[in-house]
Amino acid sequence: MLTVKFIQENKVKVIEKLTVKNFKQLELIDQVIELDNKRKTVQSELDNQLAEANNLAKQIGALMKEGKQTEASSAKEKTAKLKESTRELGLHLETIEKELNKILVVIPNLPHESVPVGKGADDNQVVKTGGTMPEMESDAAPHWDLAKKYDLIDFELGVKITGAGFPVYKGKGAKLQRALINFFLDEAEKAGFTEVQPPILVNEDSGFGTGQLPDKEGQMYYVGIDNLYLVPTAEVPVTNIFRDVILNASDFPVKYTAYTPCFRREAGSYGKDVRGLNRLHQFDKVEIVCIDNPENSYKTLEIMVKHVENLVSKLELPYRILRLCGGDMGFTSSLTYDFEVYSAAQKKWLEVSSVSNFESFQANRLKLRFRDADKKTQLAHTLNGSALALPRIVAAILENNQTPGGIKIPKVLVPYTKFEMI
RNA sequence: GGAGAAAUGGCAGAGCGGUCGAAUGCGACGGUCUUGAAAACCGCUGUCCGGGCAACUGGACCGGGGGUUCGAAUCCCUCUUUCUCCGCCA
Repeated sequence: MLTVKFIQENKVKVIEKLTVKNFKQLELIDQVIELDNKRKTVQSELDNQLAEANNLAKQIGALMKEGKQTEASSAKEKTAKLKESTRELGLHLETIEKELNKILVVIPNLPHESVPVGKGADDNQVVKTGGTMPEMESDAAPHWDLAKKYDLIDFELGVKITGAGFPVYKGKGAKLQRALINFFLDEAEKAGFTEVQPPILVNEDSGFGTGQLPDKEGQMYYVGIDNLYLVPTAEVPVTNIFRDVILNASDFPVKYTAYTPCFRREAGSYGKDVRGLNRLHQFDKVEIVCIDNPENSYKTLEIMVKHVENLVSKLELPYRILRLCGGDMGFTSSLTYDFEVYSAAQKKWLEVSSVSNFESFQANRLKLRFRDADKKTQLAHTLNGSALALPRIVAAILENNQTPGGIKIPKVLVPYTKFEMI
């Protein structure tokens, strides 16, 4: 979330930037400022009274030692009154702070200067296109048919075991999953990312830290009996490694990578957009997470984008990179690049990665800070990206590489799959 | 799951209910010495919220929450976590 201080000092800019994100409740900004001013007034009154009470307590102690009982008990009476009023002030302060927090938590992050104005997906900017579009026969099969034909993925079986959106990968289909995960992790390691294996259930504090809570409560699977959430992305457990941490500037850049299954309820989706692997409740993803000095975070974002671009190029998939417009960006992001690969049989672009700089928005929630050159603490910047999410990559590989003789595995994956054709 | 013990600053570790934001040691940082380094010696060393240009100053924080008291790191309740023992177990 944004810091109150920043909102106080940059009110005009905040409102202007929130408009780019199509945020409508701009009156909240004035409410924040007003509540914060009220907070300061109440708190300094409370502090003064506490100071007085502390003083009196000290005096009483001294008087008792000297045996001046009557003077001590008259001081005690004063303290009793103070105690009552500090209790009230304390409660008042708490109410104000809660109210303030409730508002802060629903204000989205401000978009970076380069973010285009726009309402939705159509207003995103294509910043780069790469790879070669495959020449396909008009009767090219979509991946769900190919998956059936070659017995790679059994969607119906998943329905039987769990429900829609939980496919069962079989044989070479399962091996392809494993190959991709290992390929992505190895590439990340080569690029200097440290691999971690985090828990895939997280507590409420972690969900709050990266911004999934309270905003997207309904999109995560929730294990009520233990009050835990299944991770929608490795971003959550990995970034939360650094919750309540003060780093040194020399620790930057922090670069982590993790493979986890991801769980998303995605309530309300239907139709051909969700057919096959296009949208699942459980899927596999390798994530990269960076933490950096605010001075370098946009350079780091570019490096992460390059890394993802390298992956799709090596997989020989036609891709394009989009800069998301204000209206299509996530709640927590300042700047997001989406990667899409072209799926030849479906004849459409599929989103396979999203790389974002959150600036200090998550860090403020996480209390993730670092000591700068002056040894002052300040909020770090957090970034993350998918590198990559598997299902749509699999869809594109199957569709784009289909031949009469089977499906060709991209060269870079052969050492991992140990087979060249499906 | 059952029984017991514990939770203090970056770490280790002290702390008769007032003089404790907290001894001491280590570490880190700054300095003296040195060609350089080590050693030695000196100094400094938490976070957050206010006020002040600043020096400085008020408040809060000793796992979380609540209570007793004029006053709580210290006493009481509760939750969480860790350790030891027992049981179960991939």
